[in-house]
Amino acid sequence: MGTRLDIDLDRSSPVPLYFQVAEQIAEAIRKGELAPGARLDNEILLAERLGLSRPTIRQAIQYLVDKGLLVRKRGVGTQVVHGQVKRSVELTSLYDDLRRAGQEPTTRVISLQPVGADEEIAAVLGVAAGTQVLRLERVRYAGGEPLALLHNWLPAGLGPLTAQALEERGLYELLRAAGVRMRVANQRIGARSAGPAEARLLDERRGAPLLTMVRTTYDDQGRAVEHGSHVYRASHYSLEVTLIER
Amino acid sequence: MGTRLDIDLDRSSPVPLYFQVAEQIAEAIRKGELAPGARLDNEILLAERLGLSRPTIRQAIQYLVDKGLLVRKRGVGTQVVHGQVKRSVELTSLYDDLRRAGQEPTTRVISLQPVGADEEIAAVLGVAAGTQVLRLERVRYAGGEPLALLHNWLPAGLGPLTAQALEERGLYELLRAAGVRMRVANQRIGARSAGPAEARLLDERRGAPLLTMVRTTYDDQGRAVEHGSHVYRASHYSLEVTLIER
DNA sequence: GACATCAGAATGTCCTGACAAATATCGACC
DNA sequence: GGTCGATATTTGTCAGGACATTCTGATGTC
Repeated sequence: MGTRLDIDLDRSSPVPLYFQVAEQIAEAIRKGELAPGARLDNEILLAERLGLSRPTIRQAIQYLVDKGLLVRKRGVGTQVVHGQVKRSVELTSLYDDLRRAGQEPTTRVISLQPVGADEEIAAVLGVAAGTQVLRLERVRYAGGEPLALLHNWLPAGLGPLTAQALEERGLYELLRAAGVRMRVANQRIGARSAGPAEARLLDERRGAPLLTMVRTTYDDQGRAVEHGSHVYRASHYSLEVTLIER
Repeated sequence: MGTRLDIDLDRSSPVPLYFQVAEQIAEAIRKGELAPGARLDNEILLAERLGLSRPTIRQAIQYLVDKGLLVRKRGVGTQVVHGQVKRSVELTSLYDDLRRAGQEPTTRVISLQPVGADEEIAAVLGVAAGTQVLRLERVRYAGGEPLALLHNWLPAGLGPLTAQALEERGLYELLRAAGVRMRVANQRIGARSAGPAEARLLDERRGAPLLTMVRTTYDDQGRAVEHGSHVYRASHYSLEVTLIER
């Protein structure tokens, strides 16, 4: 037996019935009339009381489930969710994200070679200037279209990174396979216009807007394991994030 | 007429039929058999071809809509989405960030007025089209320089928002003071070139790269409390985030 | 070329109905 | 008190149906 709900339906309203039900349940939750953990009447009882069909009630409930306000369980019932759970943000790579999004990412390695670290790269990787680090330049394609130009610098010795492996798998996947435990990354997101060389590589016009991301990734010992500077075609790429209040 | 899909159904499988349909459509999208923008067969045709009911087909499609793979429009049809990728970071406001960074943020309110919500704004704010919402246009300065042009839409009645208050405090600060408990926001980050009007307001040249952020913020009851469309001078602004491995 | 109208296409909403599956409860038995 | 089977409860899945609403394209008129 759930908490008694007062729900008014206006069948002359353009607002769909399922939505009216959902909004009034949400309002009852907001006002505390439905406390966290409280059970709602079962679907059939709710439908009868409101003079609606069960699919309509289920649609209203599903809407609130999607919003994170309700949780349902077969044989048990529908319940008001206990408060929001705090989450940390997730460190992923473009390659992982593209695959998860159902786009076929492919990669062309432009160059992969050891170089002496200049002052800036040495600072972010935590090595002495002049130290040999690995410099990587790639173009990332999605659905056959160039999407991003990726420059990465990595300390030497992290694993056998070859051009072929990098064309078949994402960088982070290879690092993980080599035992690197990436834990945290700092990233700066910005925008600028494309220069001639990168415009050519990305099949864009000069001056086209590019979304830029510069990132330094650290392992579980706090050591920098990768520094990346990526540019994305703004016409083909945007970043969607979910922000959470701490 | 949509793209031809090959879908095999196994009615002896414990996997629900709607789920089998959804997974095979997702697979076709991932393999490129359904390209971004491709139209699916209409619901009734799909149902007939697969020997399923329309509600079952609709449930499969809704599942993929929720996953961000498909988009539907009444009278038009169902289409494969141009894919997006997601990452999570902390919810803050530009004003908060600038103050924390020691730059003196100031704000000029260009306009603040109630307007009838168009279809798009109504959809993101969860209100009926035509409902009065508050539309806000501001320029944000940092260190005396224009930095960002901010458009915001808010449901009516969230609190006494005046132009003067908005020039003295950040929007999120005012909303919090009014008792709005912002918890989650979805944000899309992109880039484009400046048009003439915004170039003028931002003291930029036409065509200069702008960092764009479109955000919808929800309170602890899952209600949309703000929709913002912001553009930032890329020459003066970048976003820094910390990413964490799960 | 602009505008209005209309028909067709497709999704959105709501309804009735039935059976399956997961979980909780209850009573019998040891 | 613990175990087990039966039963009740509730959601999950699927089917069929109808009407409403939105959008698009074609057509006609000016």
